[in-house]
Amino acid sequence: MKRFSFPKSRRLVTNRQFEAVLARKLRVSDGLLTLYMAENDCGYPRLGVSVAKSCGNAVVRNRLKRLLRESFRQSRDEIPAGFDYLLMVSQQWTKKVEQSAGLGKDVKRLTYERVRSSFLALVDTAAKKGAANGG
RNA sequence: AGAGCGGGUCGGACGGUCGCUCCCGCACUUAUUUUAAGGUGUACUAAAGUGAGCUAAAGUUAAAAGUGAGCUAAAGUGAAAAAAUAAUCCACAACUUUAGGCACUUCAAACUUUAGGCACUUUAAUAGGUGCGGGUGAGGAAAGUCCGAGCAGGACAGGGCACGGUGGUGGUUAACGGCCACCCGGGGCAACCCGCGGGAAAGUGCCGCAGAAAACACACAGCCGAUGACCGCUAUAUACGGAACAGGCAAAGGUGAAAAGGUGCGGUAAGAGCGCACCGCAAAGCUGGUGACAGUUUUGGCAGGGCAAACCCCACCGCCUGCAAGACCAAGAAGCUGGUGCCCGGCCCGGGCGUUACCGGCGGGUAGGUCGCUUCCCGAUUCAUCGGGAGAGCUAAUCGGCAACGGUUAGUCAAGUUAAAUGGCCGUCGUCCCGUCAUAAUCGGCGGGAUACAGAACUCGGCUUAUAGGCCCGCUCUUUUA
Repeated sequence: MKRFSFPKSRRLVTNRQFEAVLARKLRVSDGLLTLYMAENDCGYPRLGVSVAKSCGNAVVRNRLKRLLRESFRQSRDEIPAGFDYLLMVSQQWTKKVEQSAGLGKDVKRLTYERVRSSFLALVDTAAKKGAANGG
């Protein structure tokens, strides 16, 4: 298995998988992203992405999803395996952007590095929180 | 050169690196398939048969000749085998044959065949995974889902009414509410643009505010008051004057989108198509045009408000639901109730299905996968292939047509996802704008900014809307130069 590949088996595909992650209720968020985590039996991490219609039109949503996927793909070595991750754009960010200016422009300025650092920080706090709850 | 009109077209490019979708090839790997075939094994099963030893009898002892008794059963031949006469068949020596008995010993041991089962295995097919290599991947609007088709289901998709849509004329097309050409009305000096552009003389309905009045004009304010009546003066009056009772009028005023054609002259008590001229209108005729319509002549003093995007009338068109259509597989479920006819669901005709199974309603359950689906079909095969046919497919050229469009020829086949691929990062360049440096000016150098609208979801033909910045073609007007 190559290091950065991201085949279909590494994604959450069915509705049940999504519901399972949500049911675990391990949720953290910052001003940009919202992350749900749940343990799985696969031995490798899996990702689901959910971007609501309120984030913008189809082009904007596609760009957001690609950024989220990309940050997961290139962070595989830095996050704990054996978890399902469900990434969303947080409502805070959507509201803030709507008020300030045009949504499209802000999405365009939103860089990959910003998303990735936010994602890693969230994973860190979520893992701690999960450990505290579990043990 | 400036201002403008119409149409077409592009909608960033290249490289590096890490990924994604689908397809093809190779390798490895996992699983499934025995209603894909073969092989091996098997004390797995079933059926059928053989079967040693034993007993008895007969026969032969090189072949030939010959013999085949007895008991029982079967087959063949034949009319008959309770006819072994002929023919046929079979057996006959380190024994053979035939027949029989038995269940003593061995004994579901051994062998053969058939059928099935199981296991292993080879090949094959299918599916998944991994790796390597190769190919492939958003738009002019993919959007809105507004029209028109294909396709699918409703048994068939038929007729009428209802309902809905369209609405100048003629073409074009698979079809259209699209497109083209023309007509009419309006706008612009012009290129050109705009128009839901049938019928208000079939009927019904509505017409706010303003205004006297919004539709049998029944006239607010007003004008006249010739004629008749009244009053005054006078002479008793038909003369003169007054008032405005009867009566006449619709010109001027104001309201409005709209108030019984417009302008001028005549005419009158005042007025009026009352008369005349020109314009407008209507009817009839003639000419031109496929037609919408246009031109023209004659006649009529003049029809009669607006709204049909109110109902309606006329002509033409239209069954309904939509790929979440629909088909198959898997999984799952709990029934209850109503009807005897039910269905084509707005209704009728007409038709179809069924006769104890169907159908309707409520409730419950599943909501995963494959196909549809991305050019399709057929054949060949050396397998990223080749050939043929079909497609309202796409792109050129050419011919016909004012054009939309059509014919012919050649080339070409171009994403196929489904929590939804077509991307992330970096570099170089392009285009436009701003600042600055330099220059007579342009070109140019440096720095900064911008690079739109927008993401396929069954497929086509249109329409509409969004769009940074370009490029090309044709045309109009004004100015200057030649």
